[in-house]
Amino acid sequence: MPRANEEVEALLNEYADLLSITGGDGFKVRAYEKAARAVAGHQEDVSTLSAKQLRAISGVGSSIADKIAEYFAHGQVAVIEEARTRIPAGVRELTEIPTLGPKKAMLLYEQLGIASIDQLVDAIQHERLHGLKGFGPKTAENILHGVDLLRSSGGRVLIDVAMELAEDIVAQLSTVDGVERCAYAGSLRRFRETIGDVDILAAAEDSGPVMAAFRALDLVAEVIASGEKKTSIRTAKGLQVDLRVVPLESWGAALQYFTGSQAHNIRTREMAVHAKLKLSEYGLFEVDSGELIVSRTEEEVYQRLGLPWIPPPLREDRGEVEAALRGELPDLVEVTDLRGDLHTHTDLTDGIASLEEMLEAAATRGYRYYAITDHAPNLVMQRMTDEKMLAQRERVRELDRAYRGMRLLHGTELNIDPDGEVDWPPEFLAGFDLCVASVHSAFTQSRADTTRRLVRACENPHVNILGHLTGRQIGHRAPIDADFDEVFRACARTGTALEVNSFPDRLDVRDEHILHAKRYGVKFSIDSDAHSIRDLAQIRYGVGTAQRGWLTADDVINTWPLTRLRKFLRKPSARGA
DNA sequence: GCCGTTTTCGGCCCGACTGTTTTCAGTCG
Repeated sequence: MPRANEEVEALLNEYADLLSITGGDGFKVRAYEKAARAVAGHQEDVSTLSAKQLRAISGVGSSIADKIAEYFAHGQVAVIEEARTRIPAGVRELTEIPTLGPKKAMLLYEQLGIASIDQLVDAIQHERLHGLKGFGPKTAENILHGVDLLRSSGGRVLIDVAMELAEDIVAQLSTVDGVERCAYAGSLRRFRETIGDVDILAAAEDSGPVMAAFRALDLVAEVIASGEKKTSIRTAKGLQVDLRVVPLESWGAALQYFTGSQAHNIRTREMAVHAKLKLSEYGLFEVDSGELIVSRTEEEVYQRLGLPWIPPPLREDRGEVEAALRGELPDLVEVTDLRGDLHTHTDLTDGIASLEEMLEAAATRGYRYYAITDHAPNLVMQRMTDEKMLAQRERVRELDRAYRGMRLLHGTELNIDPDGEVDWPPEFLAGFDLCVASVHSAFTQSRADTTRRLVRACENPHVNILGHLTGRQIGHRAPIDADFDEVFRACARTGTALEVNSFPDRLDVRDEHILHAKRYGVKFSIDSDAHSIRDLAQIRYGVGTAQRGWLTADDVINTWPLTRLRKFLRKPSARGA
């Protein structure tokens, strides 16, 4: 997303928070939140748009358009500055505490002058909340607990952690008597890169036994809430898991509802309202008669709203409803479309499995081709040499004759140095079937230098794929700063594919970059970057990320037949050389 | 504050659970 759009998104969300804290009209609050989402999802840089062009964005009217224009003209917005002076930043911070929302935060500030989490904790410990309306002993306890959670975890976990937990829970609950269906939903089903809590849905006539089984799971550290229809628990690692139980007749509507996103659900429910229907997790109902229309499958629910079934990774209110109405939903790439993996390692460098072991595991996955791409010598710690690389190539050629049905490609993962140069001279690079090139150091260069560095790598006639473009490690290392539009244009111009790296702490490039790059005509390679046999299976997270970026099989070079792939790997700039 | 094959005014998605309540507000998703 353009940086300006990100700034405006944050500004509008902040103002929405400030309005809700001051008790402003809830619909007005939602209008600002909706506008924030609309700006974030808008492809053009909003700082370059006139007020009239801004108003053309759905959800942005004249008032918000004027505020955005004011922001870019003066660096601030008067009414937002004014709201900031009335509500200290610490009061907004209070609403980050679970169970403490805008109303309670404002009451604490008005009655007791509390304007930070520290002050709130201090007030509770000194029993200064006594007699404050709505703050009984249980509320105080919940707030302290919420502060602990906030300080310890920050909340979200990587997708593989959540996925393994969810699959374990679904497997266990599926065996409970009376459970007719069980599945995970929520952001996990949409393949978001990090997960705040896990949503599990079960279908059963009597919810009692499955709720009891859920509370009794070994992984439960704390039961947060438990009722007839919904139970929430927290695991020892601090991850919240919600279980909802519905009758089987409601399965489709419930799955649609609990998959979200919230913004997508608002869109679908609005469509229902316009059709004189009411959509809830229990089904699609006729408003006048209250009669149930459909709810058994998601397909039925969407169909009755006049839509085709929308794949979960698209359900972010990023234009999927409009595309569905036009009949232009993309036919998303699937794991089964992949014919091979183009970025993998062995124990010749930092992998932990041998070449033979990795190939055996790859063949089991049914791949038609497979590339070995160990590190090149400039990552000195990997101790690569020309001789070792050539010996590996010879071994790969031998094994290639032995494997029926899976062709082996010999490649390497080059290191893009701060100037955009890579490890070997052109003559040596020409001997590889393909080259991935990635940034492994100097992550804090200036934006201009980084951009030049990446464009230069694209222009190298032997570089076929840019590996983990931004270098980010979720929760640990920030992405490099570059003019990515410039890089995407260079990728498209030079025939360099952009990697979707499937490692759960990378997922690099991410969904928003994919959406942008695709518009420039960039092609992608979904790779495992496997360093072990187990890592090969992580490719499903890369595929999920690619789906969130609206990619079809045709956008992804490792779904192509080998002949088409080989043609792509011979870059225009290398032909005839 | 936004928006319009019902509308330029009057709507705006819907339900579960908790805590502090004598019937419901606040929070969450």
